[in-house]
Amino acid sequence: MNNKFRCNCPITSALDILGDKWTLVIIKQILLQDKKTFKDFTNSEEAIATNILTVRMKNLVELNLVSKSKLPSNKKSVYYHLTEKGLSIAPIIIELALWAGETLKPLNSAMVEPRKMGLNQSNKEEYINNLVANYKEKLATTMYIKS
Amino acid sequence: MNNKFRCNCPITSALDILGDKWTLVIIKQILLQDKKTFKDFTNSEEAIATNILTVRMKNLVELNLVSKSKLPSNKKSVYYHLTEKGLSIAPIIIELALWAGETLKPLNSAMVEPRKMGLNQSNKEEYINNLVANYKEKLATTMYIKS
DNA sequence: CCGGATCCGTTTCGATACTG
DNA sequence: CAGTATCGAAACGGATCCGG
Repeated sequence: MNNKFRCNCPITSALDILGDKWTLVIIKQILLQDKKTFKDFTNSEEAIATNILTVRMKNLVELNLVSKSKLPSNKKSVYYHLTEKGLSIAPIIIELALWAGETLKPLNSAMVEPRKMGLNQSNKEEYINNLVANYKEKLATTMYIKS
Repeated sequence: MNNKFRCNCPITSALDILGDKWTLVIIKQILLQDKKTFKDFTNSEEAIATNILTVRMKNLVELNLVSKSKLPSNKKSVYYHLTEKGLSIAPIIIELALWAGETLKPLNSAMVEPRKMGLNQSNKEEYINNLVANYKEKLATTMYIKS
């Protein structure tokens, strides 16, 4: 485990992990858009290239933010899901959503727009708690084969 | 103004602006570490290269997240400071700090470690409010020449 | 088909030397 | 001190191929 952190600042180190073009987009897709399989991600509106996705997923699994499993119903697909550690990124995603909602107003025509999600400054704590609880609930009631 | 956003998802668009290796590090340095001048940033522990810094700062100024001024006391230095819009990124920075504090514990030996900052989950709202208020106060009492 | 690997051209990054 | 210029290194990304 070589240290690939720029320096010993925690925020900077967090950005060494999360601060690239795709990592947080992938986590957003899992958390808010119900994406699960390799194909879900490559077919998303962001259209991540397969080679990039492979590398990012590998990193996320190594960091224990995402875990890989298989669904018994569909043995050909891989089921990517967030770990507890991955779920702890939810507040960052929500703050990004709120910031975009306030600052990038002109382009708020999308599905994951805060208002359409029922998200705003005053309910964000509760929103995050529900989001995480719902995700855990969904995971707990999903049959999958750990790999 | 060409649209350089990947898609119409606000979160993804936010990441098109903030989701690179340096942008949020720079904002962190201004907000939490009192960095102001070109030299402050290149001399930081992150040691950003001068060419990269130039491009990032240009973007941040164009996006109106950062503003460039000069200090009358030191006319050779450029004084970079956050705009109102730039200050609205504070909650994202704080969530990154908290996430790193919890998830990257092994390397929490740095200055900007949440505990040393007196930051924790239960006081984060207040912490952000104080941080922003203090920054504004400092800016309001600083003599500088708008450019 | 699905998940992923490989290939390869293009873009971006980044260390350093240099300039006004 | 605040940037530019240069140039090699790394990352991105489209197309295509491959194994199960």
